[in-house]
Amino acid sequence: MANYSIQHLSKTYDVTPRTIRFYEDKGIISPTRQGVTRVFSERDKVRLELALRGRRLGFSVEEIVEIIDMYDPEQPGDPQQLLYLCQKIREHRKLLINKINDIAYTLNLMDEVERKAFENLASQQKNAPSEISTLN
Amino acid sequence: MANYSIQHLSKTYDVTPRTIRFYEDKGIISPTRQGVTRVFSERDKVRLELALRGRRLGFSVEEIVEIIDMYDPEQPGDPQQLLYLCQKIREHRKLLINKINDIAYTLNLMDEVERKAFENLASQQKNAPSEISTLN
DNA sequence: AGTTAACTTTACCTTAACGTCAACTTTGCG
DNA sequence: CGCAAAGTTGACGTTAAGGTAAAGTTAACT
Repeated sequence: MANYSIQHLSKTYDVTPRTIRFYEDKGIISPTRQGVTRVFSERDKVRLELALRGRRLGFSVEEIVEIIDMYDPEQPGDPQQLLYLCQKIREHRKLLINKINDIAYTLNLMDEVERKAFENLASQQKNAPSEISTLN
Repeated sequence: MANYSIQHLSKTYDVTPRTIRFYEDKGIISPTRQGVTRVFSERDKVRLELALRGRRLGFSVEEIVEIIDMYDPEQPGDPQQLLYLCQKIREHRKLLINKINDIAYTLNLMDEVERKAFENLASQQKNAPSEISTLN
């Protein structure tokens, strides 16, 4: 089982050690210690990845903790818990799909703005074939 | 041209008046005044929508301001500016596409977790056909 | 005219998510 | 051994994004 140093993870994911320690404090990762130095397991690495993904999507650390804990391989077999899990998944899925819609909308807007800019440029190109584009 | 009150916008988009005033302070919207009371134009409304979309996607107000100002219909015809605009659009598009990837990854993970949960439930259903599911 | 409700400004408060700094240990190495 | 580099804890600082409370103004009703 591969182990990782704080520096390694820090560089790999381009975050500061402080952020990693902060996430440990919040319970997202739980590195073991060699003496006093943190040692990160594969599981820690995966959970850090998940956390950063959540961060990029605009979730708070609190939400991230909830989500990650749910998706942990060590699920409790309790049917009550499993149903709750499925419920939560449906909620989160909705949130994510809403985000996709927001993104789609924004991408369309971008395309439109870009197209207009090109049109604008093209028409200007016509009117000023030389470098001198200012009339009068 | 329709005008809107702060209350109307507040209720329509489910944000507090404070947030709307805050966004005005940041230059996202610029309502006119009737006496001292804010009056919001269609343009303000659209820009507020854009801002909230950006917020849902995890952008900071600073980033939102930059983005919204770019997409404003009143583009400067200056070719220099237009090229800069297209450059910026490409950057933002990349960001958004990265977010889509993050979402896709997460949705896949969710599907997998859900599937496992169902399997888990199904197997338990087999072992305990009656309400008494605890053995011994 | 009086008062109630909505709106305003000003100003300070709060919370999340780290940054930064100081004061240690610990560890590798020349 | 000596010391520099990397790691640690603890504590306080900072910034963004609003919340909240006080004190005043305006509009609308009765």
